[in-house]
Amino acid sequence: MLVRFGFVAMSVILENASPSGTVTFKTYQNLAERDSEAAIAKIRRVSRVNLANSLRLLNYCIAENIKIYRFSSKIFPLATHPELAGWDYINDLKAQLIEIGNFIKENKIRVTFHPDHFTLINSPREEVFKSSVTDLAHHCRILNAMRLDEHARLVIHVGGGYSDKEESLERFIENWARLPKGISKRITLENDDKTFTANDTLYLCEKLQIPMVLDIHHFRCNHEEGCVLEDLCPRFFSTWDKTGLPPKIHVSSPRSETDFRSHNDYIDSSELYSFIRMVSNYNVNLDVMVEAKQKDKAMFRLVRDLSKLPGIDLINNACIKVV
DNA sequence: ACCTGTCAAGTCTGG
DNA sequence: CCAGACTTGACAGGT
Repeated sequence: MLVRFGFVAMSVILENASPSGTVTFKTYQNLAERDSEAAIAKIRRVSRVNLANSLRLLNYCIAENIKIYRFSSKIFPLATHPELAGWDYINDLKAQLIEIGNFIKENKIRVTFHPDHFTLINSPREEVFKSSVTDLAHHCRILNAMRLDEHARLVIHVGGGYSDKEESLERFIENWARLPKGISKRITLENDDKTFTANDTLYLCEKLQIPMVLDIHHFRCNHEEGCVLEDLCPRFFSTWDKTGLPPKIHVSSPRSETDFRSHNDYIDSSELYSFIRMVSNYNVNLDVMVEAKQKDKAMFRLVRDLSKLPGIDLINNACIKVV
């Protein structure tokens, strides 16, 4: 079994390479009051830098044997803001997007986006659902412009509980049917740490044929009494059967006992180690997204720590083999 | 050079 | 019922 590792959006090692430069709405408005051209120009400039840095990060990934990467969702500042509806950011920066897409394809990098927690497919409020679709479409449009097929995915959560979990799960199913096919084919669903457990998420994934991203820290924070990971794994794996992609998990470690849900700087390898040992007889490969404050540095350390444990061979900086 | 408050977005909680 | 927490990196504006 091969286990590959990746990190989220930014590097703490590569300097001055943020892919998330921002222009706040307030800044935009202040500029636009005097000169609307200059305001758009600023957003365009920041977007260009964010794309250039994203490509730098991808180059760095390849230099370090990293094949898994999550893009920043903030590449295009204010892209989905109603005030900027007229800006065709995709066409504007097409050449850069194609260049990035080519690099990803040449180097077979598995890329994702993780639209943030304002994207809620199961919201009972129609305007929230609509803006969620806009946001999902925005992320898909970027991947389409990079000419990437549906191996490039979006990771989202089920959504809010709205004081009735069962009803909210069913509303997810209703609203799922309203998503354009071009969007739904890219989506993967992740269990969350407060409301929808891995079991809930699997219910939707199996019913709607959505690949599931298993977050093992979220599982620890939020699971049904008596529910063990071991029992869920075969179901989790089979959600990936038809995708041609290895199953994907997220790992993180709690900040502290009292602040359990927050991410720590680094990852404690022991939880992942037992998970890997547990699934090593399933004859699957695994892709692991490291979610830690120390980003790529935490990822390298985790791989190094794991490689010292029994039954683990180090392949390179970002890949181990379980024997 | 460094520190602090603020930022597009939604939901949940605690007062 | 409403204000603040949640979470996050980056920036604006202050010292």
